[in-house]
Amino acid sequence: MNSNLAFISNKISHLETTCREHGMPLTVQRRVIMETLAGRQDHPTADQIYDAVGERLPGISRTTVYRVLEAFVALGVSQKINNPEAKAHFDADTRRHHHVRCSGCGAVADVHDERLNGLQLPTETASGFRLVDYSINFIGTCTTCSVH
Amino acid sequence: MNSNLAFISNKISHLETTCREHGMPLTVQRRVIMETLAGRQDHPTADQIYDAVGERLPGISRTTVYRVLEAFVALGVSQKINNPEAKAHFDADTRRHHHVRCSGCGAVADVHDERLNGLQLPTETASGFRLVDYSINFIGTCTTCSVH
DNA sequence: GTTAATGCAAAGCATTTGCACACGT
DNA sequence: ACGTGTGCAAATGCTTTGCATTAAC
Repeated sequence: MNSNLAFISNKISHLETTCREHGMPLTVQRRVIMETLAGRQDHPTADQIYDAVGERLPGISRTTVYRVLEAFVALGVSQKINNPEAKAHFDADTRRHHHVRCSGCGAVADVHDERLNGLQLPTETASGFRLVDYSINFIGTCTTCSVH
Repeated sequence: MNSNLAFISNKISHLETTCREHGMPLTVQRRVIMETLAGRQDHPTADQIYDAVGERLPGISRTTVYRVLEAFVALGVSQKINNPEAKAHFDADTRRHHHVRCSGCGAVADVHDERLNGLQLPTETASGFRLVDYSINFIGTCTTCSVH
């Protein structure tokens, strides 16, 4: 997938810039973790990233993976995605987009649809919250689960 | 809040029916946990429910709270809500509605707006998921956090 | 009386912390 | 060289499991 390669190298450049701006060294670990996360569309957990990164950096520590992912979120170059499970899932794509979760197996995929951008939305709630951004969580059925 | 009392007793009746249908005894613990969860709008974690329930049922076990909440989800009388944290949050309201999370302090509130129901939505994604339902996660600022 | 739920203790995952050493700039 | 990041080991937090006891129907 060419567009994905472009996305990855884009994220890496962005990471270089951001690290420099914050006086943070761009370590091998950070680079590989970003490449790994940006190369996936399945919104992995920290441990899944750890497993995947381990193939390229056998000595890496789980602690580092957790710390780097948190750092990415703090820097705004990645995000944690909303999910009902008791573990964090990460996404290198920080642009507004949406997700489906399969009610059968829990698999998650992105949802892209023109109509979901520029929705007519409230800017304030009854409880006084100011609304800044949004993303939509769909519940659905993946191809595998809709077969049986 | 009268409407809230109505909501709670409604949830309890629903729970009675559902338990009967499934041959499950309606224990004191289940009743109190449902009353507690239905009486809150802050989408508590299992431990927060445990703390609250402990005031009415001092001997209750944390295990029971976890098991009962999972049972409620399986029965469809409660749901886990999507959130970026590494712990489960619960909601007794299973009707379609939406949430804001304060980017400052993490507080969550419900969002009700006519325009958010009956949105023009895709029914299928590029990846082949069939979309069945949705809820919107807003990011915003709560009254406390917008002050400073 | 049956059947299923609860409580306890212990185990199992997910995540974080403290500290010595190594690395990026 | 300096300052921050990494790895390790241990601690903490959240959730689940096995088993004997208790409660709901």
